[in-house]
Amino acid sequence: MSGKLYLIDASSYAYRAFYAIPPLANARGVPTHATLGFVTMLQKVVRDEQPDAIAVVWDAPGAAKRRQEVYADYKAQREAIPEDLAAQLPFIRRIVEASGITQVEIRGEEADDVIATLTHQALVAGLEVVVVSSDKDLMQLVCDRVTLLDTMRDRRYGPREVEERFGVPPSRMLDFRALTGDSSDNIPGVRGIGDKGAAQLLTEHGSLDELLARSAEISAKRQREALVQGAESARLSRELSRLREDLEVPVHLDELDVGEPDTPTLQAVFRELEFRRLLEDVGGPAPDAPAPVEFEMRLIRAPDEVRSLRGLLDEVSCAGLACALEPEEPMRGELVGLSLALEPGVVQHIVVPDTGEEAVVEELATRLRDEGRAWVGHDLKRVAVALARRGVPLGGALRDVSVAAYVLDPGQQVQRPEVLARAYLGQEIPTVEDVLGRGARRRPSTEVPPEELGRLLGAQVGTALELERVLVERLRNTGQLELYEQIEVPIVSVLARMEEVGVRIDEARLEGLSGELDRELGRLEERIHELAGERFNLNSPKQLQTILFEKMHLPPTKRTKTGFSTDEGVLAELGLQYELPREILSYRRLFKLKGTYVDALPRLVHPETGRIHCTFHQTVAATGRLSCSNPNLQNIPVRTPVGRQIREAFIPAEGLVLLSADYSQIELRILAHLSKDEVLVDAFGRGDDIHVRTASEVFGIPPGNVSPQQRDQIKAINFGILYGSSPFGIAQQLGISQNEAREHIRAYFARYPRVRACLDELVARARKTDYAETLYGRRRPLPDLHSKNRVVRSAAERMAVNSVIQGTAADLIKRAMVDVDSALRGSGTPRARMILQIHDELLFEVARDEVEPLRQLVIDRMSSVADLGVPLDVNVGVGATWREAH
DNA sequence: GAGCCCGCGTAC
DNA sequence: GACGTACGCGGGCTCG
Repeated sequence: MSGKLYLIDASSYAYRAFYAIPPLANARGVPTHATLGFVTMLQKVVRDEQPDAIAVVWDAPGAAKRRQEVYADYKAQREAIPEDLAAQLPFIRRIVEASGITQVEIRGEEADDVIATLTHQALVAGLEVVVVSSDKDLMQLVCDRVTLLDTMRDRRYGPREVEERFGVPPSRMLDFRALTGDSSDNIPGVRGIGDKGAAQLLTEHGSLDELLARSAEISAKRQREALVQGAESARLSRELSRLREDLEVPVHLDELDVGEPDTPTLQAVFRELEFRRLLEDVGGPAPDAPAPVEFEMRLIRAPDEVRSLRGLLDEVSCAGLACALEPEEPMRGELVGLSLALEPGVVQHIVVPDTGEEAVVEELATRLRDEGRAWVGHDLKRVAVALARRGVPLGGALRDVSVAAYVLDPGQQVQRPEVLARAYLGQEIPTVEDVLGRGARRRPSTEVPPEELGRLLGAQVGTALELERVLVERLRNTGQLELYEQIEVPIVSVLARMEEVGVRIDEARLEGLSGELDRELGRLEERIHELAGERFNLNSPKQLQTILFEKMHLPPTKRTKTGFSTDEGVLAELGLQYELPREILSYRRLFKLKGTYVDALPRLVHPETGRIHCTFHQTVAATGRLSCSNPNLQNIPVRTPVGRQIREAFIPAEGLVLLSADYSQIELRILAHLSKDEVLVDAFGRGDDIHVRTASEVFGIPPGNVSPQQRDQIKAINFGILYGSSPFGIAQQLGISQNEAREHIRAYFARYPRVRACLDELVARARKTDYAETLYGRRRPLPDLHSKNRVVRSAAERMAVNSVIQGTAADLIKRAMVDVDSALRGSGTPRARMILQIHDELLFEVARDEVEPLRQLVIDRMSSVADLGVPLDVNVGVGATWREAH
């Protein structure tokens, strides 16, 4: 081999660039100057030096550890890497990678040692080496075929230059550092010996060892004493400074050629960082940054100014609305700011700490309650809950921009205001992170100057009106305006009411249950440790793997990415033969229930209402379903005995009862409707047990002769169809062979050919349009239907089927909720409240004497929500706990 | 210590 | 590879 290898000391270079170059950031506030400095250096090296090979070498996390084992204070004075520098490292790495340059990093090792090792290997291979660094620790590597290039100072060090600068040849640099130390690495050296003294001593006496051996003979008293005192420190410092040349390096020198650049990635990163010149260098067009938003803002700081808003509001039928809460949760937060936009770009921002909350609530109450005015904004449910909690329910339509965007594309991530403003208006608005900061540095909104908070909220409400207009136009074009206006908009208010009402739980009961579970878990734990013959962390799947499959040699059956699976299926199978997995299964179930529900729920009880207020999410599930968090009340256990005990802790307010209403088999009914399969339609029309009836049809036996096992098998297939299960999946679930499962499925479709045709049709239609579409026009884009990868494509096909069915069910219950809510608000059941939705179930809290009217009202509204050609049966239960009602 | 992913488990 | 949609827990890893 021949040529020059360039080794770039990346971590130290990034540090130097960060401090040497004045701070710079892109429009989003991402700091960029270290990145710019690094890339400029890299390009200069590549362009001017024409390296034959090059590697960028990084410190690895934990790299100082090895030396710290020798000397605990090594690098002890190093401050944490500045956040603004850390934020730039991923960009630097991406750019280096996209430039076709190899990056080297060895776990637990510092870059200096990696560079020394690579240098050593290169010399053996006959290469010349240029180390690009400004760290003088690397001077010890310099020799006739190794130079050090300091691009920051534009200096190059060969042996001669090293000797000129330090007074000793490179071969003595290690000894030199042993004497002088290094304050930046906290290497002590010898107290009282500086650069000059070290150079002089080493020149006169040769090596450090010789020097120390003859330190008594040194004539200068101060130096002599310093050396005698500091001999140990010098030896320690030498060991700390000595670079290792024998590391295992994961790359070979052959692989360090400069590769082809990945131009699209470089363009994307440079565009993001707004490096115009670099972007043009790689052939990208100059970034046309969206215009920063402009709006007029008036800060309202006096109570009587709030009153003046009333008149302004009276003149409009629609206004932008946003609020700042601290903390953010609407059931807990104080009102910090309220912004209104009465026309696009004109914002009134109320500084609530100045005006007082009462001014807002009292002066604006009638206008906020007014049913005749629409409000436009982002996450208006949050605003509505916050105001409702203060006794001012928001009347009128809540035309939520995030919701509109979700209807247009439910696959997108959370619909953030700044993303929508940029995408639909080409306007740049500040983000919450811009104004409040991110992560640990995020400030409470109470500590943000009102002007800044106004700028944040103002930009959101100032653009919201225009944004909604654009989105509505799109919804009109896709035929989804009715879905938005008739279902999604009204349900925002319904959900707000449900969140504000909340649900009561029996804390004492859960505490009692927690104690019982503790005792049972203790017993199980003892037994498990006894069976395993050692104590281990039962909650660690990893440790469990070791115990089961390595120590006890049980047969593993299933793999995960990281090892052998210990999931329920595996443990259940092993449990047929062994006690240990059975006990672990019991332990895990109980522990899970305790941690997720029994112990978690009481902590979430609101201090003022004494109830639990979850948050419903309207823009999360890709199919159109709602989701729920903090806590998730849509997955409260129901099947197991302990699960049922948890449901018994959900109770109504004093003097009321719970009423649960759920759709019976709504998804299979939708399948019946879509397929128009006569047998299915007939079964539902007669009110048959659908699984028994189907089993009777498939197995060709009278319904009375269908065994429970046969019913279970057909039930699994019925559900499997909704989810697109394969014979493998069905077999897995039923514990039968794949062949048996395949035969059941074959028999099923033989009896229900129109179901087969319907499923195929759903996929075909989605493939044609690139989206799945529900009965009410809800769409889910599925570009993967055209994937060349069979696995990806099949998954998209299952989604195509499931999204239509699950999504239509979501449409139906949302419609029902809107109908029921409006009926409740105008009816003879003043003491009835809808409190939860669990996909096909609605839970109400109601006075005893209103149970019957509510039952009638709910059944009536839910079952008449659509005419599907099959009845929409609704089961209602009433009780003193959720368990009784369900 | 915060933030993230993984494996797992709960619901419909 | 194999059953769709969610949320959340504890472990464990990474990064700072």
